[in-house]
Amino acid sequence: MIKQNILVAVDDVIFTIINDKLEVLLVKRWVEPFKWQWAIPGGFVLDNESLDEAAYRELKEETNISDVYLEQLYTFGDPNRDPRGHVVAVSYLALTPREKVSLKAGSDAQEAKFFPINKLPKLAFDHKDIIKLALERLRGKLTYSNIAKFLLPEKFTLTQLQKVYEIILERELDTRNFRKKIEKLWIIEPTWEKEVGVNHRPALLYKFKHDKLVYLHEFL
Amino acid sequence: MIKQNILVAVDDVIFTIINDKLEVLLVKRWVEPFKWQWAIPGGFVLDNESLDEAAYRELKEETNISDVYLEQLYTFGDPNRDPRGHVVAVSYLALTPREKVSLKAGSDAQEAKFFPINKLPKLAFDHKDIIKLALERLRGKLTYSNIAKFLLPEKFTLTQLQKVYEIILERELDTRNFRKKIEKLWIIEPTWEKEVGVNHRPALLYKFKHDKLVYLHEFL
DNA sequence: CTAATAGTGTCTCTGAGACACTATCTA
DNA sequence: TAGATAGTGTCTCAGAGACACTATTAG
Repeated sequence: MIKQNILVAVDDVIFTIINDKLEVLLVKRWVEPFKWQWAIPGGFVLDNESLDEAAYRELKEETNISDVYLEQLYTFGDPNRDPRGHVVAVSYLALTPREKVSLKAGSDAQEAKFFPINKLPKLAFDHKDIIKLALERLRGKLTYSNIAKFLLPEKFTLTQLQKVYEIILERELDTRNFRKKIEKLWIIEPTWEKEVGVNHRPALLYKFKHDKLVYLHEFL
Repeated sequence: MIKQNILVAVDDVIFTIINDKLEVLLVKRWVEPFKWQWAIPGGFVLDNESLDEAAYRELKEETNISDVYLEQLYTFGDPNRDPRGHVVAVSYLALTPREKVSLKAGSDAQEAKFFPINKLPKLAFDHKDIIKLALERLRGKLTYSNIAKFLLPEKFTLTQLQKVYEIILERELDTRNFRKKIEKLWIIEPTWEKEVGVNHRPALLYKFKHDKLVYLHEFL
């Protein structure tokens, strides 16, 4: 076998929606390089784990998570992207509803925080590019898959669903047209339960029909 | 720095159109594992080259190529995909027009051959999955980008262009509707030259307006 | 009954797809 | 002039988007 001087890492772009904003999880680095700068969570792949497993492990090291969607994004392999040497980084997009994620109180007191995607601090490595790519992927899939599912609680109102689309696409949508379209796509169904504890007409709660990611043209 | 027992390789799915069929380049392996089986071209990344460079280098080792489109596809990292050990493979999609590719007479007499994608032999590793993925990517991009450019010569007729779409999508298209659509997309322009040497009405030759890949919604 | 949000239908315009004939060139 | 392929227009139908009012609940 040949000898190679390259390391393999994974990096996770973890998105969630908090207070009507799309936010991404960043951790403050406490080792060189880029010490004290913010970065997306990540780390080296273990010898006998798959890339998906590594991405999931890194995610759990930063957050207590009960449910998450993970998808490989792109692999960055420029020999100069890490000053320590040649590190190939396999990036992942992770989505989770706000309710199902909480940050770990790190034993090493590592700081981790969600930042709105339009108020990011200076980032280590090429992590700014990675987040940009993740956002583009998410925007793209929003229109031809049920990916919004992974940012919402099990049961949700149509208004909540529409809001997810508006936040990510960064434009307002017409309520009537939005509902017509969603209905035809046939990806959600009513639970016949109603919202409780609101001081106005309560909305019907819906849920997604499919647990995993599905592409919409399979339905049409 | 940590110590890792993982190697990084690149694999190229090289598509071209030959005799109205989409074909992929395969090489016969002459070393273990999978000795004497067909595989897509690939190899280990060098310490100081980027992944794109490695993909391009592997491609040139098999073919004399004057022009090629290269795009990263997906990274496969299951620890068991290679019996020799943990090899992370970054796969690439490569497209080239038939005229611009010729196979090298390998000094080590390595056999390399184009196979129609629906008549593939048994393949080494997970290369069947990689080719499947490459084909899906190509099909997808066909409808929302000018990717067909990279399978055609500089100047081409509308019939040739339509044929590329029909071959890859595996269905016949209506000539009038196809032309209306292409015209509106505004991605090709007539050269005002005509086809020569045909025994029927010669067609106008067109060329793509853009040299690199462009996505269509940027135009609408 | 007021405040607040849920929920719904119609019209217009544009794009997709079905479909058949005339034009131009070579031999 | 025969053979072969290039090149073109219309109609219908479906989906997208603009747009405003009524329904239901809590307090």
